[in-house]
Amino acid sequence: MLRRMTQTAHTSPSPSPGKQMLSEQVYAHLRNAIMRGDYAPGDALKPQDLAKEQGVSLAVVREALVRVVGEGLADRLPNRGFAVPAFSDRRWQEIAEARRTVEPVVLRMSVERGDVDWEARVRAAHHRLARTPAHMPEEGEHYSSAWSEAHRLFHRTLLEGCGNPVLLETFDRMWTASELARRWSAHRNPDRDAAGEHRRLEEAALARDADAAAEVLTRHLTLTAAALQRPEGA
Amino acid sequence: MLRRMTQTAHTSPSPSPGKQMLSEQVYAHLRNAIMRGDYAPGDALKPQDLAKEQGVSLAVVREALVRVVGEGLADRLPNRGFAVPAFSDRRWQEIAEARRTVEPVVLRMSVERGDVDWEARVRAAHHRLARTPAHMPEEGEHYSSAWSEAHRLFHRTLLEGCGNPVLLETFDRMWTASELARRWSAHRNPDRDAAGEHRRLEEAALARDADAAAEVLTRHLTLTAAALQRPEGA
DNA sequence: ATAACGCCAATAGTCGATTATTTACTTGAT
DNA sequence: ATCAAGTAAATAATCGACTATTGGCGTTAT
Repeated sequence: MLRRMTQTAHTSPSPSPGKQMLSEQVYAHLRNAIMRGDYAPGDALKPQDLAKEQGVSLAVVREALVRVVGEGLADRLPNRGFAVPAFSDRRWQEIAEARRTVEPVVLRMSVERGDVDWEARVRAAHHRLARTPAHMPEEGEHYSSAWSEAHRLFHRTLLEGCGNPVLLETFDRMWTASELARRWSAHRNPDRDAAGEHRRLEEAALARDADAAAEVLTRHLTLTAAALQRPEGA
Repeated sequence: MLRRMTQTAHTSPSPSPGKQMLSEQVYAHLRNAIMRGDYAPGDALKPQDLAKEQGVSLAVVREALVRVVGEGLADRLPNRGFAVPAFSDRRWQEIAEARRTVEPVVLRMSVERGDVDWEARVRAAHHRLARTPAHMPEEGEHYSSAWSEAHRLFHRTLLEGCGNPVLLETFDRMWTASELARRWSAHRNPDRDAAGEHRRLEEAALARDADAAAEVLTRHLTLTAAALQRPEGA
């Protein structure tokens, strides 16, 4: 009998439901829910309820919550549990400024170092972004999740030429914070020509014009920040 | 019966053992232990043992470990537990490069924006750094913890003028990673005039010479990276 | 009406057991 | 003897119930 199946024998031909750790799944679920805007800012994230909803124990939920807090996607109030963070306009501007400060520099590095594979990926990412509809009728006033992901991937790919995982991780964190904040202060600006900006970004990058690329990105980020800023003060 | 002790009555004459959350203490302890180099890179961080050592339950230890992993101070291998990360030379260089990329830009911003209070804090931080001995006979070949902290605070204070918490948080993360990596690849370079570099940094900052400050910082970081890089390749 | 008292709900932390993997180790066939 | 299937011990992950604290809130005397 040659039943050689020292490892994954799994009668699982279908979507292996239990592959990774449970906490991982719960974490991912929670993360998505928050990013998707399922909760209102300030909402309490009760371990009890979440555990029941997901059919897992408290320990698992707590682990997921702790990770989420570490990522800045939730606040933790000592002895008062977890909650969805309430982003202020000020907070949003800080994040936007941080992006304006860091991303152009990384983009410059990326344009100078990126290889042919990188160029190809940039083209691919831009193509996908350009072909993805930004809004879906069913998804309310927000951007479609498909477009959001394509958008993120385009921006990330642009920077990936830098080849430095630490910088990319920094980008990831800022992007996440940025998207979360955007969710709650989104005043859509119709005058915005996002597609055009992205196209110019791709062009400058592929033309290996680091200065132009950085310049365009800075403007892009500035416009984004301005568009989302509350019309005026008090 | 007037047992009024709505709040901290504490018969605690001694070091109030329980003030904040337990997990917080355990987290801090673990963090320090790793940063201090109590464990060798690659060492397993067994929840069981840690729980026993600290006299707390598994749940608390796990929470602390998860947070530590989130900060990059430990690795998590699925089903194989937690472990102290083993930094490679490559990893170290990536961190160093990220710092060279981000910090000078932030410093420039800081120098342009910092107010008088910031100037005062920079002076104070530099003074403390300059007066703190870098090495303590008892603390082996490593820098004294007092100096390390003064060093961190000096660099951080320099950047605090930017007034952007997001950027400062980025600095914090990179600094932490940097220090951890340094711990394991530290070849002390005797030729290094760290004190002088710090002095020039302070001077440029207080002179409000953003270009010079950024320049000096870049050189400072480059030298640090070079000093810690393994002498040569294979 | 104000302030202290005390109840209530929810979170933080503790225990001990159960399941699932990993890793180490033993044993059997070639 | 060598390699590998097979078994056993070890550890991680998860669970569910229980205890201890904490902050909020309503109630009651002054």
